[in-house]
Amino acid sequence: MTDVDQADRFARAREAQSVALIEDYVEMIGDLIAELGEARVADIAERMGVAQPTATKAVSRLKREGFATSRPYRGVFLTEEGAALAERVRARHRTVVALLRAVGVPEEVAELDAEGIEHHVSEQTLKAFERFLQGK
Amino acid sequence: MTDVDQADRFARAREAQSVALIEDYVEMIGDLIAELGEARVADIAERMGVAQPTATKAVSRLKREGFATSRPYRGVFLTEEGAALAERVRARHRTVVALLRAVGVPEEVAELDAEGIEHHVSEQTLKAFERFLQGK
DNA sequence: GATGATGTATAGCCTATGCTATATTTAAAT
DNA sequence: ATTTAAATATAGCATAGGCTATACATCATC
Repeated sequence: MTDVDQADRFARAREAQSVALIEDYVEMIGDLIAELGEARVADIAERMGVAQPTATKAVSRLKREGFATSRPYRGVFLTEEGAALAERVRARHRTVVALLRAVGVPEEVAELDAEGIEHHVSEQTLKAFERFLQGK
Repeated sequence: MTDVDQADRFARAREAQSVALIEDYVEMIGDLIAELGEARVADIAERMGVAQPTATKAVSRLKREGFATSRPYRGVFLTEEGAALAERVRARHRTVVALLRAVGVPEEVAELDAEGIEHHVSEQTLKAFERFLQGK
């Protein structure tokens, strides 16, 4: 492993982090729409455990990046791209939790840790997890 | 799972993130000291893949939080606490990589993903990983 | 249809991380 | 010993996420 490689790894981890919040919000908005028909900023804020203006700001970013749409004082909805991302994130989350459970992590802990881990699981690792789970 | 639980999970992931950079820098400084006898800011910056002032700022934070010491224009060293943290982080990294390899993740990818994943692996999950690896 | 409660947006602030440009110190070389 | 090169520090800026306080819309209720 050379220095450059290591720097690249950190850069990758930083990049993943910047995507993580987007993924969390998109998934949560997807959940709320599924449950309630729409996602209100107040509900998003409560579930994310942040203040309402923080959720508003996050929604602005989602809109700016093409994952969500909304009109002032109205609910938030996902674009096609946003809905697809939400589905990918949800599936990945399930797989990560299942993998953790499969190697002996208690359910409660698996859910907790998966929330942070999932954003750093690459496509290749995800595929490996799936193969491992099938092989069991 | 209630809303409060979910908000807590996100809060936990955010907290983990704030610790992640500290862990990365501390581990890297430990590596440099082991290899070169001291950790120079320029080396830290290069390996972390950031600009030199960014590394300087990070070192300031490490000092402020009691993990490192340094004098102006001189190398950076770890406190006892910093060295202990570095060792814990290094051990956890090894375990995470081993676990990924054990479930079929290719070596290269395992190293890449571990860099991000490791910061979100709790003590309990780490223990489960170790048990799983021993049982193989 | 006015009013009050609720929900959303905006303003302004803080901290953290990143950057570039530049000053300063140290160390090396002539 | 000076001068120059290299390393480090500092200044100043940007973005992102968090917060509180407050303004503004919407909606329900009377």
